[in-house]
Amino acid sequence: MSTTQSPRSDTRTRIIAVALELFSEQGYEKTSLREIADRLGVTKAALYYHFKTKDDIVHGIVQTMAAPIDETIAWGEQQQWSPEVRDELIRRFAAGMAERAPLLRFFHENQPALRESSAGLEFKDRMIRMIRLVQGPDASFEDRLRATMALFSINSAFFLLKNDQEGLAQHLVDPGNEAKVHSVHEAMDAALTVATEISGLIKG
Amino acid sequence: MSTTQSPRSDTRTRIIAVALELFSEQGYEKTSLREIADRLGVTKAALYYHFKTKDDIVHGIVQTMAAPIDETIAWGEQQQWSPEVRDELIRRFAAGMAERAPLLRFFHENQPALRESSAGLEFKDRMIRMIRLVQGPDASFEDRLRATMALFSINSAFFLLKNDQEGLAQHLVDPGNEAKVHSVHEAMDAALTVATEISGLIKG
DNA sequence: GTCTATAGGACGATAGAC
DNA sequence: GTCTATCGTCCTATAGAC
Repeated sequence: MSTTQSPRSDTRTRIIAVALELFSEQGYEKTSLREIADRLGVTKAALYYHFKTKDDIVHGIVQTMAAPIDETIAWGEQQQWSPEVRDELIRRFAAGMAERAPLLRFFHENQPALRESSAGLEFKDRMIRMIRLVQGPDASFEDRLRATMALFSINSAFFLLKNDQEGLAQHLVDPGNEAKVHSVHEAMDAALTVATEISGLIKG
Repeated sequence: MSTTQSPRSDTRTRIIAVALELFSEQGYEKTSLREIADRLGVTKAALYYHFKTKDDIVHGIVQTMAAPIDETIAWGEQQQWSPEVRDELIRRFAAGMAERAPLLRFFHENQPALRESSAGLEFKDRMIRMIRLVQGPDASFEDRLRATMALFSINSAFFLLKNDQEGLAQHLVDPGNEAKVHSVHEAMDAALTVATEISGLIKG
């Protein structure tokens, strides 16, 4: 961030932040524009000044949040594939995602709402390109699946973390002595370990 | 199936089938009761004779579809954990899921809608128990993540299959020579291979 | 750039006849 | 067991004043 980004407006930025939070928590459909507006202390009509439709807010979220993934993809598409490049792709993806867990969660949990939206399709394209970069050329179906799981494990680590933090499913019998993790940093370290292991199975 | 199950009624069964299909395709929120009723050639009010609420339909779906998972969990909870038991759990889970891909897809894509519903919580409990059985006792956070990814890979294989069948993302440049797969059987074989590999990383 | 006011429609759910 | 009819609520989105 060497240049000062000029946010199109402060309110616009705040709308995106609040919308992402609420969409992630409760889902796209269950979050009404009234709720977003109330949280910001404005009215619904004000939202419509900044965004043409509800779906357009999603588009704004993707545009502002997905930039690091694009950079990783652009980098990867210039490399000759090798196991080292593959591991570096995973490392960069994980690093970019660490601060962007809400975006991942939002996409993970709102697939139906996003399937028809252009923003959703764009994001899906990004993920498919990332998977292709990781799997390498002439990949078998198994290798495609391994690449998918390697990237997904980044994502899943944050869900496990979140469950641990919320103390979810504490009512279940036999929790055993399983290790919980309590910081984003710990979760990301573990995620990177497992993701690299799984991607190491490619072309095995 | 040695005994003849008496379906509570044929219409009830048909409602569940259609609802599962539509919920999986378009999501829970975007599927209206009118749409389900129309597809069946009945009215909304008829649905309310069989199910108290829209959410109750989800409950019906889970009850009828999740039985094989319960059997696997019950079996697993009686075993002393070992790598062999772990692999057998994955094998049984995959076998049960092969015909039940729509259910997995439904849960994968409707997390927000299901978070507060009792049916959704019940299903989540099932998955947590499966993960705990696979990860074994005294699991590290990494092992928990590995177990999660092993089970998820079954699920993801069906998504890849579905994308291949739909010819999705064909517009993306550089499809390469990646291998596509065209039958559920092939996808399940691959899924089992990868899931076993990943679970083999546990306690590595 | 934000407001009030409201159009206009879809939805889940219920009442009561048959 | 299925119907018609409707209630009450909530929604996205727009028009127009300030």
